Amino acid sequence: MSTPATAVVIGLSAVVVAVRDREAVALTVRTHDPRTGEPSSLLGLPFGPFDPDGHRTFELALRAFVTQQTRFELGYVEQLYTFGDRGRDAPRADVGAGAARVISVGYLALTPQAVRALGPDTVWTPLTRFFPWEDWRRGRPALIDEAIAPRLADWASTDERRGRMRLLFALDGAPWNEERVLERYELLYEAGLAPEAGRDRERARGLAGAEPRALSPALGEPMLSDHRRILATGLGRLRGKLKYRPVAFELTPAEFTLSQLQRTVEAVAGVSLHKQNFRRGLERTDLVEGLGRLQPETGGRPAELFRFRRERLSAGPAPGMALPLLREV
Amino acid sequence: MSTPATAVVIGLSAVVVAVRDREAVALTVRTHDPRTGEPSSLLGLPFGPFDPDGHRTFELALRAFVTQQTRFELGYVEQLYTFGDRGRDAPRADVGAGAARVISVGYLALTPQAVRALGPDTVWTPLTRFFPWEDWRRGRPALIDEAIAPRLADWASTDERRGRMRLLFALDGAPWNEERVLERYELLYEAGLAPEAGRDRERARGLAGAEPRALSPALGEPMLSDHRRILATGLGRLRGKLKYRPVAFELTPAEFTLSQLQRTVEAVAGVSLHKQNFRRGLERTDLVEGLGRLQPETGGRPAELFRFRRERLSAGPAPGMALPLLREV
DNA sequence: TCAAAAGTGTTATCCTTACACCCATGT
DNA sequence: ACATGGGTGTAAGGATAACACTTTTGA
Repeated sequence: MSTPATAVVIGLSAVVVAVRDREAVALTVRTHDPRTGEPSSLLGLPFGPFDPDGHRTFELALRAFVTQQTRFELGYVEQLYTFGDRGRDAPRADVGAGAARVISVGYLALTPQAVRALGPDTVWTPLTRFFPWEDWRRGRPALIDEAIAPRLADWASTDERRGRMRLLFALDGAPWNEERVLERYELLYEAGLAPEAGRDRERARGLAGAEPRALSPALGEPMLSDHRRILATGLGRLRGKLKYRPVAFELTPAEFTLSQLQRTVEAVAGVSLHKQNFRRGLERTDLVEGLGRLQPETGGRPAELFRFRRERLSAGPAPGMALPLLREV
Repeated sequence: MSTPATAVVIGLSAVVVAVRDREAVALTVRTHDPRTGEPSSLLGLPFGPFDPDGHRTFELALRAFVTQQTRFELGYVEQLYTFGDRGRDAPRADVGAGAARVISVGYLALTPQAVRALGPDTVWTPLTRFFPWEDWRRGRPALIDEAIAPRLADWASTDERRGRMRLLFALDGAPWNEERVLERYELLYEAGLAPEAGRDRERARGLAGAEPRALSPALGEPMLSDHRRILATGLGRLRGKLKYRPVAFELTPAEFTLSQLQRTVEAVAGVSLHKQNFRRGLERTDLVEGLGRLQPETGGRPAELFRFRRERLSAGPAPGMALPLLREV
């Protein structure tokens, strides 16, 4: 019998997104140190190993263990990306005879209801805690000019780096592109401004499983393993997809007002939209149907209730939302 | 020592696309039966196992073994999807002590030059051989109404199935959507019209490694393992990406005429485009620069040579091509 | 001189963006 | 009555889609 050198373990991670109040939140899990049993300070994504004997497909496996881990049933699910870089993965797990390399397959899941029975240690966490520079709804975040730009200054030693930095963080006049969440996170990681980078470096030097050192003040809360990277991938994908597929309706209840829908889209996209142009765009798509009933609880004039014409999904390739930006204040 | 039940093996597959003459072609490998050494009648994609000890990232691994297997160096590369369904994968490989489940990570690669030194058993194959219904440049393929529609007739026993069939294959008046390559292939697979489906079923019944039975006449040439599925994923992704990222230039030489560029886009998208509107769209993007020099070898009036302004990639999020359809003939 | 391919003008229509204004309810 | 959010009209500018036509070469 030959000795299999290093085994491969496939880890499945889920970015489960909902909108609560006016915030995009993700399902997160508080972890416990496997040695001491102490709760870790780091949050992680719902995560589980793929069992090549038991699981017929990745998606079924993912649904099963997210439900088991968080008592939460997934609705819309799509595969994001498979991460395999050495040094960015979870610490090598011990499996059977020896160490294993962990490959993570990330999934994006959407749900209209953030509030449901959750398992212990499962919490909804606002995405702004992990990516505070991604919310432009109340204008340009001060963090960018006050913390990010200055601390990137000495990393930005070449034209190429200065160019990327300018473009991704909308410095001196460059336009903000809300979709490039992953690239922004990766730039910060590369520049050493994500605590995960220091941790990964230390692990590479042999300090097994070191927790991230606090850089003061951290640019966004770090997560376990490569989960913040997967989360960034998910948010970026979702922001992009909003524009060309009707995924926003996976985040809203069955009946909603147009303002509610707009606020949901704004929470995810992290930008403010022009009310009337948003509505005109919606109308053009013919994705939505007025119900003739009103919702009185608005604080002002009652709003008409609408529903998503889900039947149109089977009737052709349905488009997404127009994102008519509101002029910067 | 615990007995690891079934091991996991990661396979990397590459969809390497180029345009030659006026046809989209993919790099394929002629395989030999591992038992008899006989050449198989089936083509496969360049494919190799991922080595968790040797390979730092998937992409590096992919580049390495494609070069080694085909003597071909990849340029543009992106990850497509990770396939893990049981029953659709390669037959369980024998690895070390026992059987292993094969997970395939598919990649898309683009190259401007189809003609280069290739390894033995490596050939460029036109995509229309695998997907003859995907080329609408000379109008609606007769195959659809003459072979596909009638042979789907008794599979289409429900409204849902009839609807999908109508939509995906543009039956009675539905518009053709060139991007949905994978869904079309999967529909044919589901309906049993892809020889791979019969093979997978037989394997499930225990007839190990059976080759696909000839259904007369086959709807597109089958491929090894799940490679036609990966190829369909790649072509669909590429057709979509053409429209919002400047990937067409990864398929053209450094200098090209606008007609050459248009023919390249047409070959990939499988549709004919309106010349002037295509050019106007290009002009708007500012992605291309006239060189003032002419190419005399056109068979008619000489055409101006252009180049892709690649520097614009670092200067912002560059758009793709407009695909102004030529009215159906 | 004619075929073949390159390259241009022009229009109706639709979509986007940007303005400013009115409506219905609760306090 | 007034604050709060819901909901509408209109017009300029740009993009698209559909016309048909001129130009320059090689055979």
